[in-house]
Amino acid sequence: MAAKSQLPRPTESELEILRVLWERGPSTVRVVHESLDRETGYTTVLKLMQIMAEKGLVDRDESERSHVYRAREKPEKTQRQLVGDLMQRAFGGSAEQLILQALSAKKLSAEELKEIRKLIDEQDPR
Amino acid sequence: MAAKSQLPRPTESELEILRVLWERGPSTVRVVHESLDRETGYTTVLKLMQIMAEKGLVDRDESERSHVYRAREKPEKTQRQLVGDLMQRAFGGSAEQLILQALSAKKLSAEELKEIRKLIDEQDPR
DNA sequence: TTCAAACTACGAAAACATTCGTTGACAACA
DNA sequence: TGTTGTCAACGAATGTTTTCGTAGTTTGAA
Repeated sequence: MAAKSQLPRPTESELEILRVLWERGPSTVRVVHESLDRETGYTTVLKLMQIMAEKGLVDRDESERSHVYRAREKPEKTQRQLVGDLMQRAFGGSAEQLILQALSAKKLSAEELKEIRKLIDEQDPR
Repeated sequence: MAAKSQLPRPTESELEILRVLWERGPSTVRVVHESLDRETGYTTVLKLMQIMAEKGLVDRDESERSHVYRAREKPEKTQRQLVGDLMQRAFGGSAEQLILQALSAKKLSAEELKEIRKLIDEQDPR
């Protein structure tokens, strides 16, 4: 049995589409098009989604006249891929440095910081 | 006086070059070319660095025959920009979610986790 | 002085990503 | 049965990024 091959990293536009599919669930091109903030033509979105289907980023259900697309991977997996990729490319693989810059890129509430502490404690239950 | 305009986000290849400049300090094209892992032609690297100079990502000292390039921004600033950008595009602006996926993308040592706890405590000195 | 090596500059090709016009199929309905 | 609206397919144009060949300049060594 072939090893599960890693899907390609989605491009910027593809990620926007994936975010809609994650949020709304399996959707037609029309729905995705209407959900995007960006003002872009319908056929543009259609074309992108066709390409995404070729790449395996989405699955397409053609049983209805309006094809229904759904994201192949869960958001967590793709997000992990993207973060891991940036960690490698911009931080030489250092999660610590990446997190440091994430913390300084955005001011967090005490509540959020508490949540993050919890995440860390889960990793390392002293 | 004009507001300090934000430099464009470096592309993938540009980031590789910036990483060399950050590590080795101001350098000639030759040095950067030799420091890159990638097997790519000398003129390719030259061209990229010329483009980066046009964009303002690097400064160029032409006083010597071999021009010397140096990164315009400190690594921290560019890294913060990149992380902030990904946070927006992939996590809808949630630092918490980004950090969660960063933690799961890479297994960290107890020592590293301790460092991260310290970072968080600095943000929120309970 | 001549030659080779080490450079920059430049243009164009190649590769990748995004955008959209046009066509043709089907379906709803007047 | 037209006519209109909705859809997929497709090709082509445009834009961006990466790659490299070629030409011309400077430098230093023979």
